Amino acid sequence: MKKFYITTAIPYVNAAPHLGHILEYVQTDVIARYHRLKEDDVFFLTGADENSLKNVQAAEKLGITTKELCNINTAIFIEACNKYNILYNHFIRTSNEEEHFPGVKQIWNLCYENGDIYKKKYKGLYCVGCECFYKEDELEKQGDNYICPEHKKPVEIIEEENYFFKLSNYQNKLIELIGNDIYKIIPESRKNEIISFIEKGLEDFSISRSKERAHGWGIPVPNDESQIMYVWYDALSNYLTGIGYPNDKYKNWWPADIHVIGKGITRFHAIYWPAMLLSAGIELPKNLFVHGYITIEGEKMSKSLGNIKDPLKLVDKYSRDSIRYYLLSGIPTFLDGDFSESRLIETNNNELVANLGNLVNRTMVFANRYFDSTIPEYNLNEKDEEFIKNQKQIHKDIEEKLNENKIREALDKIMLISRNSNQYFQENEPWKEAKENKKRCGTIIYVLLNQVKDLGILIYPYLPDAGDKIFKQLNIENKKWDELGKLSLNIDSNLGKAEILFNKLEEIKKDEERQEIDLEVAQIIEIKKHPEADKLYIEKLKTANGEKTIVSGLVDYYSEEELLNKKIIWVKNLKPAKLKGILSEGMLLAAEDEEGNVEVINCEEFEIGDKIIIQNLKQDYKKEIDFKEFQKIKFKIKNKNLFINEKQLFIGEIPVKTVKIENGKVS
RNA sequence: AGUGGGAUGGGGCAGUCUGGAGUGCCCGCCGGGCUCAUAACCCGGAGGUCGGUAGUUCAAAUCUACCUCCCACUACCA
Repeated sequence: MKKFYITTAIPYVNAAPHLGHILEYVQTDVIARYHRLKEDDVFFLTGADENSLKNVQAAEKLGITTKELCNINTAIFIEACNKYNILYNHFIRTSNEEEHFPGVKQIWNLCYENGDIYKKKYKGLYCVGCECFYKEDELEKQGDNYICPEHKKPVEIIEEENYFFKLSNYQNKLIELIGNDIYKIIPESRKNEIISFIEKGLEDFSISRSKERAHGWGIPVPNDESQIMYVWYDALSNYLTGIGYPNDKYKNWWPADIHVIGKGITRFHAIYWPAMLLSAGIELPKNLFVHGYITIEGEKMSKSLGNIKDPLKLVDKYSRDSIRYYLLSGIPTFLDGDFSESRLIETNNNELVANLGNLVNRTMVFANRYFDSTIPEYNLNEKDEEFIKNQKQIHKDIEEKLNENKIREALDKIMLISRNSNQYFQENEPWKEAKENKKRCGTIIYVLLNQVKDLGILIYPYLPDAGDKIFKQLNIENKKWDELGKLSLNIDSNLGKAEILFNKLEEIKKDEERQEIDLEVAQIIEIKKHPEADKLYIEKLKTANGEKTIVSGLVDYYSEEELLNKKIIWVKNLKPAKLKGILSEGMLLAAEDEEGNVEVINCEEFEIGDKIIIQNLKQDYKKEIDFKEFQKIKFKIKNKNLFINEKQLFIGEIPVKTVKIENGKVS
């Protein structure tokens, strides 16, 4: 029996899981379940990274202890795993002092003894959110401060004496190991990325911090209580401590066959981790599987449906098999992909229900009815043999793809098996043979029942619930991979009852069209130049709801005098945003033609507070429209009239008009 | 503007690493068949110079260079 050790990354637990975590769990689960079917001795490790400073900060905000926060959030991650049917062998928590700490300290000591850990004074720009140091050119400058591009917060200048790891020692060794696939990074584009990064030169990295900076949370450095280990040093070690390290039993599983991670943490896994292991004299893992990120279709969708981003709510709404299927078939295995609820429904109905579910159902119902729920005798003809041979060839393809971890490609082929079976059903017309030639009919159904059995095996890693249901209907134990393609169902044994595998889902109705943007007449009562920006004015508006401040980039087009006291169209429900330090509560509408002429749309003849509306459309203003959504709204000027999505805008019965600009856009 | 990802019959996507007749999947359209099945299934058809240009090659959707357009994150666009 071959051992197979697979891991997921361990996420920070400062917040609840999102769909990206689920993608990683599900992908890992498919690979693990596949290897279990092949009767490998599988160990699937997942867990939670609890020693991060982010956790400390999140807990402080909530006014609870870090331990309490970890307990709460880790429980949610475990619940998510259960709800999505993730069959892991162990869930490691890195704050567990008995399980995790000794192994990490052991790895530290081995690196230390090998001369790769040394003390150095370090001064640098540090982002608390990222928990890492940045170089100046990696940051945005704002006044005298440097801003973290990820967190939009000023970084801190920190100077202290830390322990460092001699990463520079391993540069050539890493290029050799990764370049020759000894430590194989998949897909290859990620491998190339990493190699070119290493070739630029590796710098030693800090692997500890002062106890104060770590708020006393984390793993103390051996023989130096004043220092806490860098969270990545400790987190990466989970792959060893999770299987018992430093106890020798870890050797039952190590080296890891596959680490599954997201693209954002490739560097840690492709460079730091193997270097640490080389230094400690521990064997390297064999494969690093890097998946992409998920985007959620349109801000609009997630807002109007509210719950779509929360995987726990999603799985209450749809079956876990439907979501698993979408994640595995609709998202490229190694690239970024998009999640959309309407496509989830479409995929469920067209592929799961109509293809796989229908095949299983029609076969079972047929056997139930015409053969009294027993498995009929068979006598294959040439065409049957050919069909079966062809299917077996596809089984081989699937196995090959799965051995290369090409999860989506394998799934496509599995659905082909089902489609072919539907075709076989259709062409052989057993419903006719049932009356004319019962023996032939029996053969057809026997072949089909075996296809159903094969599909039970094939689909099980992807959709375990569906796999279980298939075997339950066939009234047999779940079968292993080696039974694939065999006509192994026992003649005359009893079948179970046909049962629906996947429920059909209702299509989402397209939202009725409505006007979501709230436009109102307001008057500029004060105007001055933005002290820190060349192109921006700061204007005070008199509105029906009192005075508001907005910022506009009109310096190049209008003088202050020209704008003062003008009545303009104000976007009332635009999400306020800071522009160069000044909070802008909305914006005014200005038209622009192709020559670059700009005209602020003027509303002199109207009253402050008048609404600008699309006639015959329901005015259903959103609370807030963020700028991205606003940009998607298609404003247009046509023959001096203002339109949104080809629908004209009015104030009462009077159309909104420009003076100079005939045709153009509005922003 | 910077970085990343795209551009493949009407829509949505695979295929591109490892070049070999435009192959495939889901939807839509047209025509036919079937009635075992969750109005499901099956067959046939229309529809594409695989974003553009130049190159490498016996052979390019696939490799190389340049260009155009879209999307995402970022930026004195509010």
